Parts: sequence; structure tokens; C-alpha cells
Amino acid sequence: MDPGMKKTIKRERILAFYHTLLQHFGHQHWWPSETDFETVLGAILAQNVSWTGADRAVCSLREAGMTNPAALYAADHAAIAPLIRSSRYYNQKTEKIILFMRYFMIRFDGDMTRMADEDTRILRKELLALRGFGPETVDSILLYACKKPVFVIDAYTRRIGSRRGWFPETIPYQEMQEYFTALLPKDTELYNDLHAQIVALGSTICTTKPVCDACPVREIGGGHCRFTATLKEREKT
DNA sequence: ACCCAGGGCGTTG
DNA sequence: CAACGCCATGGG
Repeated sequence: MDPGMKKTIKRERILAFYHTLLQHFGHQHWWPSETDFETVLGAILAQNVSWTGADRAVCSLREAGMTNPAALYAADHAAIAPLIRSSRYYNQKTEKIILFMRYFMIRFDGDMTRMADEDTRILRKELLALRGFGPETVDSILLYACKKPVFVIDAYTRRIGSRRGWFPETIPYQEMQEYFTALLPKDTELYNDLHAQIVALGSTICTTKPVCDACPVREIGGGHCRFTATLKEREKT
């Protein structure tokens, strides 16, 4: 079989997976925020924490009038940190916000439209240079706040994709990203909802029950859940 | 009383 | 490069 055909098959496999998820969960309408600037804050605050904790932190900032770039830029560590406690690692995240705001005001005058107009590659490189901004956070900002066709990888994508045999679990971030971008059409809306669907699935599959019988999406999840994976890890040792 | 969330960074072997 | 430790809240 020629390579072009194999590629087509892989593409159809991903798209079929997406449509299954879409049918089950419905369109996710990400990112869940009121403005693109809030999306940036959300991307920082959502690092390694449940969305409820991150969202509560965004709401606290909003209620304090700090989802306005100028107001947030004027705030210092002591003013920000208490508002985002629910997002975990709040001191580090406060520094990340302060760091981003300095960059954002100087580089784009606090204007999300200007930022979104910048070249994707340049923007990605500049954001990655900020301490505390790794590939997932940066790509989330590029896709969800700036509407760039950049596919976002996260722990769920790694877990689910490897379990479905798409790539080894140890594959580096960039290679995993290339797996998707090489196969899928360069479509911001598809990247947006596919990642959102993967998170919807990843955060739904059972975590506390040893048996997946109760799992509402075990067929989609490929018969695996996080708990059984944890058990397997324990059996090794 | 555990376990673990929509990471990223610094340090060790 | 892998395997950790660190950050340090909150819900199940």
C-alpha cells in the first residue's frame, strides 16, 4: 500500500473518532471565557489543575475588575495572588501573569487584536521564551485566544492517543503535534473542537472505579480508564 | 486519608 | 534523556 493511502486511513481514523465524540458530547464551544484576554489568563491558570479551580480564579479576577489588561498590568503580586488561590501554585502563576502582562503591554499595547495579527511562528517563539510558558500553554493561547490553526497537545491527548495505538506514550510533544497537523486539514475550528472533545472524554472516563462498566463512554475510550492504567503501573512495581 | 487535576522548571544520575 | 522534587488548592 502506498504511503498516501496509509495517511488517508489515519486521517479518517482521527476524524471518525472526532465525530463519535461530537455526537456523544455535543459541540464544546471552547474556550469557555468572556473575552480572548480572559482566555489567555485561563490558559495560564488552568495549568495542572481542574477547570473548576481555574475558572473560579478567572471569575475572582473578573469581579476585581482585573480582566481588563490595563488594570491587571497595574496590579502587583500582593493584589493578584489572593484572587487566584483556587488555581493552585498561585504564587508561581501570579508571576506568570505579571510576566505576560509586561510583554503584552510593551509588545502589543494590551491589544489582543494586535497580538492575534502577529505571525504565528514569531508569536509562538516569543511566548515560549517567557518563564512558565511551555508548549501546551502557548499553543492554547495561540489556538483559543488568537484563533491560530495550532493543534494543542495535553496529557489527555497523550493518554488517549497512545491507548488507541496512534503513537507511543513516550513520544515528545512536538512529534505528537506533528502527528495531528500532518494528517488533519489546517482548520482552526477543527483543532479547537477536537482538543476540547479530547478533554471532555479524558475528564469523563472513570477515575475512582476499578471496573469501567459504569463509565458512560468506555466504548469511546477504548476500554481503558485512568484507574486501570494506574493499577497496571502498580503491578509493575 | 488518600488520589489527582486541561504544566513547567530546576536538579540529579 | 529519564526520573524525580517542587509548587501548594480543592473535589471526589
